[in-house]
Amino acid sequence: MCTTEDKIINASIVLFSQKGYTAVTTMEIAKEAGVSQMTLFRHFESKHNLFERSLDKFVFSPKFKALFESLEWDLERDLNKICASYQDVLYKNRKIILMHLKNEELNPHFEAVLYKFPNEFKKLLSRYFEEMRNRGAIIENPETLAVNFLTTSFGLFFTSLVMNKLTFDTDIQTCISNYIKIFTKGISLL
Amino acid sequence: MCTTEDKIINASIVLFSQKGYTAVTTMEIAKEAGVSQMTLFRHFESKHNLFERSLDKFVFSPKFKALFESLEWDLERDLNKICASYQDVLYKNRKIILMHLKNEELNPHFEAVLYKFPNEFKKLLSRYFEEMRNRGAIIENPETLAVNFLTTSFGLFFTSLVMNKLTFDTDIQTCISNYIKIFTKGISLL
DNA sequence: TCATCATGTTAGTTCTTGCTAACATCATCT
DNA sequence: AGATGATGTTAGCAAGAACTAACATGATGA
Repeated sequence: MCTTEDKIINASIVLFSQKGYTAVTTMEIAKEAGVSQMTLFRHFESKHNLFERSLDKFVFSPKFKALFESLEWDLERDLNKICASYQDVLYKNRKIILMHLKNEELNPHFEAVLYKFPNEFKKLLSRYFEEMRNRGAIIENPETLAVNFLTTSFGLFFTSLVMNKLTFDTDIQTCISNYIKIFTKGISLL
Repeated sequence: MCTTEDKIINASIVLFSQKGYTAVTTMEIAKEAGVSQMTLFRHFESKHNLFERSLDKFVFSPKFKALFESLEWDLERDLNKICASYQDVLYKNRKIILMHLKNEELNPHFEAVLYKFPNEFKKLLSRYFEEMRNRGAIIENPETLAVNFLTTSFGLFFTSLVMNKLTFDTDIQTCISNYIKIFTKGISLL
């Protein structure tokens, strides 16, 4: 948190993701950012412009390359790494994701950006499973496995993010490692 | 679609779930319902009242009893049934769920209603897994398994609901049955 | 010291929207 | 036919929110 613009953008992300675009006023954002409303309008000409610039600014990309290189062709260990990396991106982008969910109709062009990651992860994972199949470690269809794995990861993430009132006492980390254990066993040849 | 009130409530659910409470105007709802704005206010005194009555009206409960009685202690078959039932409730309540997601701050009391189902499902599933463990079919912790299973089911549901722009060509039904196959194998004693 | 620049303050304009009042229309029931 | 009740129409009020203009303040740097 540094420049005035950053303060405003941070505040807007927090509020937009909490309440949605229309429900938030520029006055609220200014107050949250600790500046005057006038300053907000001087930096971003309009509320909508602020919204768009907030979206543009805060998108974190996964470190695909590092992830790729760290794989060791041990199913459970690799899946743990991949999942951790995916959870990491999702978590870092959680506010943006919520913001997007609550304001879908306002930024159709933004979907492409947001959905780039799952799609890239899917490609990566498919290739990984395919190679594992070639090595004789598994038999199932690589693409199906990839979609399954990513969807589950997303389910775990989203559940822990939004449904915090559920009386699920198991925490997400435990859930994830359990899931991977089961998944690994479920797809391995014995 | 029958009485005037129903028409209005239906329209409000559609719009609230699409755009969120604040972004929808009473005029829009009236138009969508095919009535005049005045009629809307005559039936529901305020926009917020309409919102609350919409929430109250459209909550579908799962048929727990029928589900319970249909179980046959065959892991894969039972899980398919349980998952199908869960997906069914989720799907029937999809608009309400979206509506809730986009308007969290407006109806805190409603969370309890929405989260009743996952919690009941979890109890049911935990008991089921416990019994299966007693029968020697599995060894893992029943509660953990239940949470895993439900979270995944929710992930599959939500992905297919919201992320329809993902280039995941595998459809949800295939995903679900694949997942259950893997899950069953993953937790079974061999 | 003085000019510059970012910010705050205040007042105000305009548009939207929730909501009401008053009257008109029209179908139904007695 | 006439009363009743549900709905439509039109006009309008009150509040809020986006956004602007004009001026004040206060820090920074030449």
